[in-house]
This record gives sequence, C-alpha cells and structure tokens, in this order.
Amino acid sequence: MAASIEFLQASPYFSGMTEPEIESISSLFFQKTIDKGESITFEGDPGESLYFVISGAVKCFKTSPEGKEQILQIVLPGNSFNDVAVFDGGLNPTSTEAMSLVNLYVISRSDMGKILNDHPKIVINVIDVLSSKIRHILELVEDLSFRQVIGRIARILLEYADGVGPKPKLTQHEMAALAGTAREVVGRSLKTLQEDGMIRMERNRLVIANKEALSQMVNAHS
Amino acid sequence: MAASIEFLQASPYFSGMTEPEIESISSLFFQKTIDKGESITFEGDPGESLYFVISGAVKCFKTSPEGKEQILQIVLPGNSFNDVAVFDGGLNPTSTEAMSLVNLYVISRSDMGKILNDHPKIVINVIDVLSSKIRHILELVEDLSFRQVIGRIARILLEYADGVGPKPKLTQHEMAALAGTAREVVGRSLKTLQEDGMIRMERNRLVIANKEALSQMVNAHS
DNA sequence: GATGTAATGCGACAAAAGTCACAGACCTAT
DNA sequence: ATAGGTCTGTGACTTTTGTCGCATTACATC
Repeated sequence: MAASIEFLQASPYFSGMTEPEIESISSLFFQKTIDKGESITFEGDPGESLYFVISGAVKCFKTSPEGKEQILQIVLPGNSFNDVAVFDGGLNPTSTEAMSLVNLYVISRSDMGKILNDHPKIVINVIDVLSSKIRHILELVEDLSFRQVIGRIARILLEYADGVGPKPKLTQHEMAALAGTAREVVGRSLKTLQEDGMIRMERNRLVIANKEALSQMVNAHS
Repeated sequence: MAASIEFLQASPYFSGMTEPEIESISSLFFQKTIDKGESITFEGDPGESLYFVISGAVKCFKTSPEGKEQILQIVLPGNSFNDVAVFDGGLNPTSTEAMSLVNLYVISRSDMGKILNDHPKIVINVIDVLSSKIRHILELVEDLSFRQVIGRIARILLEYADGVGPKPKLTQHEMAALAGTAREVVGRSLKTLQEDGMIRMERNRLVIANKEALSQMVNAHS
C-alpha cells in the first residue's frame, strides 16, 4: 500500500522533490493503523523505522524507573517520529504510543537511507527537521527549569487549546505527563487558573476565558 | 589564519574527508581567543557563525526572565557550538560564554554552507552531530523531570569528575546552573553526599570516594 | 602581606510540589 | 440500565526546593 503523493509532498522531509521523484519513492512506505493506547515503539529498542502520522495523535515519552512519564512531544498529522534513532543508527531515545486511533505511514531505516542516497538535495530537509526538534526540546527544558507548574500548565493550555482540529483533548493525567508533574497538581493549577478567571469549565469543555492574561503569565515569570 | 588540518580531521563534522579536501577548506576558518567570562554569542541573535573549541571550555545556556541560568551543555575541545542556528538559519537558541581562556575556530554560516555544497558526503556528519545533541538534551530533560537535585548533582559529579584534563573545575554556582537549581541547594547536596561517604573534600579538591554508590544513586532513583 | 572579589557554609524560614486517601462524576460496552 | 473502568475534585500532610542573611574562607593582584 503506497503512500499518498499529496501527503509526502506536504511533509517537511520531502519538500523540494518533484512529483515524479515522489511517486518513485511512495512505494517504499506502508500504512499501519494503531488503536488508542497501543504502543508503537519502545525506548531502548533499535530504531528500525521512521513513522509519519496521517491522522490521530502520538505521544513520545520517557519513563522513569519509578514509572513517571514525561511526554516530549505530541506528534500530529503531517509530522514524523523516531527520527533520531533512524538517522544515527542508535536506540530509540523514547517510547511512543497512540493517544487516539492513529494512521501511520512507516518506512524502514534502510529504505529511508536509500532515498537520502538517491536524492541528496533532501538531506538538508532532514537537518531542518532535526533542528526544529532541538528547538522544541529546548523549550521543554526552559519550561522545566524556569517555570513553576502553573506556568507550564498555562503554556500547555495555550498550545493545545481545546481538542480543536487534530489536537486531542487532554486528560489531567496527560497534562501532568507533559508538564512533568503529578495529576493532582494539575487539578489544583486548573482550579487556581479558573479562580483567577483565566479559564472556564463549560459542560466538560475547558475554555480559555482570558487569553491575554494567560499568555502574560507564561511570558512573564513563574 | 587557517585551521589546523589535524584538528579538522578529528572533528565529527569532517570525518571522512581526504587530507587534500580538508586542506582546501582550512582557509575558511579563522582563530579567535576569548577571555574567561566573556560572552561569545547571545540568545536571540542571528546565527552567523559556527564555532569549534580548540582549548578551554564554553558553556551554552539559557537565561530566564528572572536571571536564572540553565546550562545546556559544556563544550570541550574538539566539539562545536551554535550548530542549530547556523544550519536552520534561525536565531541562536542559547547564549554562550567562555568558562576559561578559550581558543576557537570560527567559520561563517555561508562558508559552512559552501562546504556542505561541495562535499555532500559530509552532510551525514551534520545529521550525526545534531542527533547526538538531541540525545544529550533529552538526558537533561530526564534529569530535570525524574531526578531530585541530589541525583542530578551526583550525575554532574560523575560526568565532570574533578577538573581533570580539559574538564574545568566547577564552582557550586556552575553546578547549580547545570542542575537547574540554586547554589545553596548544591552546597547542601554536596554536604549530604559527603556525610554519606560518597565524596570527600581534599584540600579544596572534590574527590569521588565511592563511585559505585554514586552511580547507583544516579541509576536507581531520585 | 593587604585588600578586594569570588566562592562557600549554614541556619531559619517560606513556598512549591509531591503523596495519600477517598468520593463522586462520567463514559462505555454489554 | 448497570457495572466497571477512567477521570476528576479535594483535603491533609510530607518532602523538597527556594530564599534570605551573614559569617568565613580562598584567591588573585597590586
């Protein structure tokens, strides 16, 4: 089952390739469906494949010896995961799991290597993708190091608004894993934000009531 | 002032290039000396140059609005910094400063681009360098998210042993910036580690007394 | 060796975050 | 509809971390 030409053309990896070129590589991908909650890759396994999300959401996370989870990235449609291990030939740095019903394109490490070999011009795309991953993780470091939990939660709310479009509605547990804290602390933070009029609970939907104040609290301090 | 051939050959960026090739690019580098404590680049500035450390140590760090510093990496001889901004054309994600008297090779973004153009085979090296940066930052995230301060300090002590070789002797302030905490907390942690017999202070030198116990506390929990 | 400056040691307290223990709400599949 | 799971709300308490204030010690430089 080959990959859709439109999908590949829109991917940051293959931008700049002509349509015939893309057609010639599309047969190297195969499609895969994963149920919500199913694992896709495990931290420490060899990096065999590169994955592209067609629909749904995938979380990349690390797990501590005590079982605490830190989400590094939620991968949404159009984006890829497991890049690092595929390109440097090392072990997967993170585990991944479907946060919803997920559709993926999968390509093997060796086939991806062939593509890079045959189309050297797209190697620059790989560099761009990796660079943007670095910038994204650096933001997480800033969060963990500089902001208190309530500030991190505010940032998460701004980024993941409220389950609009491809973005999944997050549980408090998931927000906790994103923010690197405990579920109860997320609950308390949400309560505080609500009391301060920054958010509102509307029949089981979380609504941002005062976006300016929320952004301000993110950019200023804590 | 061209770069030394041996230095470039040993750099992860140019491995695989023949000696004549390296000779042909060596004139694109120039050398620069920076005094201890001087800034080299600033977060948010455009990324004009790529830097290679010949001698000394350079810290890459982010600064919070309140002035707190988080060191992301200490760059030692043979390694590079400011890679991301140079390759993706964006702004410097971090500031950098000399932790000691530092000797650098500097190459401009455009000259580095030319090298990649003329020698496509080394683009794969860039991918490897970026991948290893990602893995390194992910370790920092794990530290910040999973370990308590004393565990992070233990890890720092194991990694930066005690000012041996090119590694600088760290002040408590610098350890705090590495661990994402305050100087006093570092002092307390060191005291605890000393009381537990894991480290020892010998006439102003910090010595690891029980490496096994220290590694164990790093790998196990907190 | 005097004199600043930087680095450290430490006690006391405040604030933030983590943990535990439940109760109640919500959802989903039989 | 009901039963079992997941998700949420919340109080009470502990632990960890951050902050302040100062005394003391090392170090570098004239």
